Amino acid sequence: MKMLVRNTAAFSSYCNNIIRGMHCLQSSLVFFASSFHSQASIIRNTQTKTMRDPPKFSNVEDALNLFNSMLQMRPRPSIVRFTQVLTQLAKLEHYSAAIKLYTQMGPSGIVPDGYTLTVIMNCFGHLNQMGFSLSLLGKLYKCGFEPDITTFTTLIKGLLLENRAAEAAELFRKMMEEGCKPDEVTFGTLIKSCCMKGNNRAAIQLLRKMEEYGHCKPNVVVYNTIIDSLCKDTLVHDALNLFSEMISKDIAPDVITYTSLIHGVCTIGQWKEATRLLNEMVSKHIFPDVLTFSVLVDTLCKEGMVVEAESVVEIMIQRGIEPDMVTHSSLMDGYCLRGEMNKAEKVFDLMIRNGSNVGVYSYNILINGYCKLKRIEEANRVFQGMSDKGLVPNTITFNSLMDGFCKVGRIQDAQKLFNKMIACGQLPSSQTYAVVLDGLCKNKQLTTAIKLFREMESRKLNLDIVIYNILIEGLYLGGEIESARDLFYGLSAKGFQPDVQMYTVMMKGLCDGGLISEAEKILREMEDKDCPPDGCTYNTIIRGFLYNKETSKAVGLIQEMVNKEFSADAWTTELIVDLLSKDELDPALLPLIETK
DNA sequence: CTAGGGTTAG
Repeated sequence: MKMLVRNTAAFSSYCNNIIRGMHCLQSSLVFFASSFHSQASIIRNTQTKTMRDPPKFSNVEDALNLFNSMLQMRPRPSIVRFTQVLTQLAKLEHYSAAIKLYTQMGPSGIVPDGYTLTVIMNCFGHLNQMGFSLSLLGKLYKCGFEPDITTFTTLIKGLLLENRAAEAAELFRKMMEEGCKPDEVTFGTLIKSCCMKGNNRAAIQLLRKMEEYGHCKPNVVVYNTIIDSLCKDTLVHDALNLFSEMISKDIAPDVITYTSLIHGVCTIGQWKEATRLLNEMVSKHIFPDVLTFSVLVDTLCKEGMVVEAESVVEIMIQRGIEPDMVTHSSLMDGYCLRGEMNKAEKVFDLMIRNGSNVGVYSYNILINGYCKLKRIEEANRVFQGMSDKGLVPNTITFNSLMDGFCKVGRIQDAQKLFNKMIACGQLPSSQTYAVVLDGLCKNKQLTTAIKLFREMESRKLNLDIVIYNILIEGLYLGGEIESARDLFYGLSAKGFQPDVQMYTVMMKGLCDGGLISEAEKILREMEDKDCPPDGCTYNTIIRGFLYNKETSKAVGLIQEMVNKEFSADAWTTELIVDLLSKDELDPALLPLIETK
């Protein structure tokens, strides 16, 4: 018992350290609030010079109105003005609207130039409609223009976005043939594409290529792209190395570099490092902006520190940085995670009252919040509210809601939603199938689950390892040990390599079925297959052995687990303490389960 | 006047 108390004490001290670290991060934010007040005036100064610049608008309607009034003007404004409107629309990501206006230009007698065509190619690219984009290249030639490096880069980006790497390479070759040399942006585009595919190595290789190529040098954007990608893959250490590298090469980091790094260190819980980076950026007169602050708000919220997050929002307002939809959505999610749905709703109402964009994202957070609390009726109410607002629920909306219905055992309602989702034209993702399959398995509808699985197989859907994990767990749950084993052993023939989770599910199932030696065999197989067991695996198999009275084997594994610096979780510890109290276990075991 | 980098939900 004493050990348990000590465990708890160690855990609590660990938590306190985290919270202290977070407070440290937050208090240095309070410090920023009082020390830097110059930024708002800087922003205002940069905005005054733009009299002849393209008119700015923040919504499609304004753009359409402006465009139409330009059509009425006599004489007509130059093509440059029209292109500027299209550019703005593209920047606001209203690609379809830009394309629509473009199609109105011809009939109105406005002749697009090479710039116009490039903007529209970019729009088609973002909409994954490269067919149209490439046909505009034909039109560009026909009109007597020459594609330049921007045109080529735009097209290459679009092709890569559609995973048409071979054609992108072909175009690159053609570009070189025509004497167009890739520049920083071209490299940046290629590097970004590598990062999006999760290939950081290739991205870094391209960075090195860029250095030896000599025509252009790596700049802050390419470094930012790779640093951010590394951070997202929690390779924060590598990211920080690249960061040092760019500084040693006199490439000045900017607010984006720091935001990525701060996000990276926050996701691995290094609050002190986050604080250090924040201090460092401010000392270089690089000030956190709305995205940086949103990262901090989100981090605090995910740690359950919503009150502190609220005060960060106060700080940003004081500094003249308006929290946006993302900031507020993070806050809402923070309240949801704590089950404080009233407060989440309050933020939501505030957003609506302030007239800020309340989007599908915000609704999804609220729906997910209610679903996780199994308050499915309220989730449904929010869901209904979406269509009243004219918002179209997306795949994530449906997945959350279906999962919610499954979790309260209303599998039929989940299936109805699945049909509705298809009817609404929303494509089910692999996660959608995972939700439904899991719901069926957990609700003891194994036959239907298997039917769905067969359907997925026959429809040649991309079955990922997660689906197999769910089904194997479901088969064990339904007592179909043989089928679970068959499925598992047949996986490699299907080209799947089991992951840690699947091995763990297998061991749990085998132990539950009393197949101890097979579970042990699979544990050893993990090492050979280069998929080493994690803490969860050890805890699972140790509990399995203990339940099966395989005490000596369990003890051996506890020793092995501790040697690998994993520790017993609460459940395993409880079981061990229970067995000790019944004198079914050697007390010599105790020091092993004590956390360091 | 055209192209590239950072934040939120399942």
